[in-house]
Amino acid sequence: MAKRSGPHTLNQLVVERLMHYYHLVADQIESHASGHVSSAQIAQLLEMDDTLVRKDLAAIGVRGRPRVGFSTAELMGAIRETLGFNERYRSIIIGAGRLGGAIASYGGFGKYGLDIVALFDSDPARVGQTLGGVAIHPIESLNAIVREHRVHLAVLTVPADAAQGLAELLVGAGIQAIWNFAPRSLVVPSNVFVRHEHISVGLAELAYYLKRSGARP
Amino acid sequence: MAKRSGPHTLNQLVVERLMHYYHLVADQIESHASGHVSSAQIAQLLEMDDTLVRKDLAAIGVRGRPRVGFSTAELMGAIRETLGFNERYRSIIIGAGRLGGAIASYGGFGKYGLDIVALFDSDPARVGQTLGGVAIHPIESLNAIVREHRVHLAVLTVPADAAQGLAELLVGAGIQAIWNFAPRSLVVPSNVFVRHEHISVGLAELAYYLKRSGARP
DNA sequence: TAGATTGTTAATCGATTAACAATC
DNA sequence: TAGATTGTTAATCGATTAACAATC
Repeated sequence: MAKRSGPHTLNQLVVERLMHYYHLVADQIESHASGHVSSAQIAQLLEMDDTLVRKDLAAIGVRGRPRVGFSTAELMGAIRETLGFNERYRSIIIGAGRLGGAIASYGGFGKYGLDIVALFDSDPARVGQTLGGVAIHPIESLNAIVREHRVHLAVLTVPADAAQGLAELLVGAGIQAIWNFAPRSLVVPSNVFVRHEHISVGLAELAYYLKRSGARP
Repeated sequence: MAKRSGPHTLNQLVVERLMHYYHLVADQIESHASGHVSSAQIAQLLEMDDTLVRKDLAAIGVRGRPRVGFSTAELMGAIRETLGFNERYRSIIIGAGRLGGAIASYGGFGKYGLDIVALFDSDPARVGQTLGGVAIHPIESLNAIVREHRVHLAVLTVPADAAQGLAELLVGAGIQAIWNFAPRSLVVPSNVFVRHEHISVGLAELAYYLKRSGARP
């Protein structure tokens, strides 16, 4: 039943590397280049093996030219298309605190296909205000707004204790994917996709580094 | 030259899994338990193989008892000790915007050994204010405060364009580790440890899921 | 005791890297 | 052309899982 040609499913490691290639080429290479980049250039900057770069690009159908490399435009276009950046997906942010506000006002997610259409907060004092140009609504309006805007994704930026309850409201409202910034695991039906940003895992790595490096506490 | 006993260096995957065990046992198991947890319990909740849990715990010197499992207190203590949560490391936050403010006022990092001693911002209107009980200083005070408090870690929460320049100031001030939330790679000397939180990599995974799931944009 | 669970070695699996012919 | 670089197969490496004796 699998399709014969084209990538069928990329694993998470490949998706992450593609995103790194995309950033790298967008930020550091495209501007001052001949319009082409070699796998060795990318590999050196990302401290990886060039064969792996070629394999990843082959997996999404990007063909290079011997002695020339890969077209940066084609490479970026293929990554955008593969990862879905050319679609428009609508999202809401649950929790209009500092973190929710930071995400709402960042403005950098639009280029990855994400439109933020509403914020929600349980604090009546915040309802009616705007953050980053996005209006703050009461939780009671969740179902109506999700239906009206056909929202795909919810960004969860609430305290740990509130996370599971709100996740259940989101599932009830028909949300298909949750980007969870709350430091708490969520239990949701298997048809709902959850990406949990474990910020404190990064802190663990730093603490471990400091301890091992002999930093004097 | 390597020490004979005890873990010498854990790789990043192990460190991350240890943090997941720690969270799981702290949040979901310790409270309603006999004081013990089996590798199979942990493995089931984290959707992994129980052998791997035992191997990770063995690597940090935690011994279990057949038919009983692992002492939750001993397990958590060993993880805390291994990852350095029992030390006190001092940090500063560069960028007192919404994200920096969210981190300063979160208050949940103290239990991992991290004390936030100062915020910095280039906006004179913010200097002198406090966020989460932490005072905001001008960048000019960086060297003095780093020296005075013997700061180990800097959390970088500034716009992409400002990140590299500030990273260089941090290196100059003697910072040993940078937790980078700016969406830009940093170039620093090899003796400075950088953990880059690539938030948009998470977005890439979500966008790819939505595209593949057939969500109508 | 019987049997649940650990601890550890061996086997497997999957991801990365090496090798090298093809190509422009 | 010569040679830099791709594309791809084979080899390697490291992480995970299976197997199972030890143990409480």
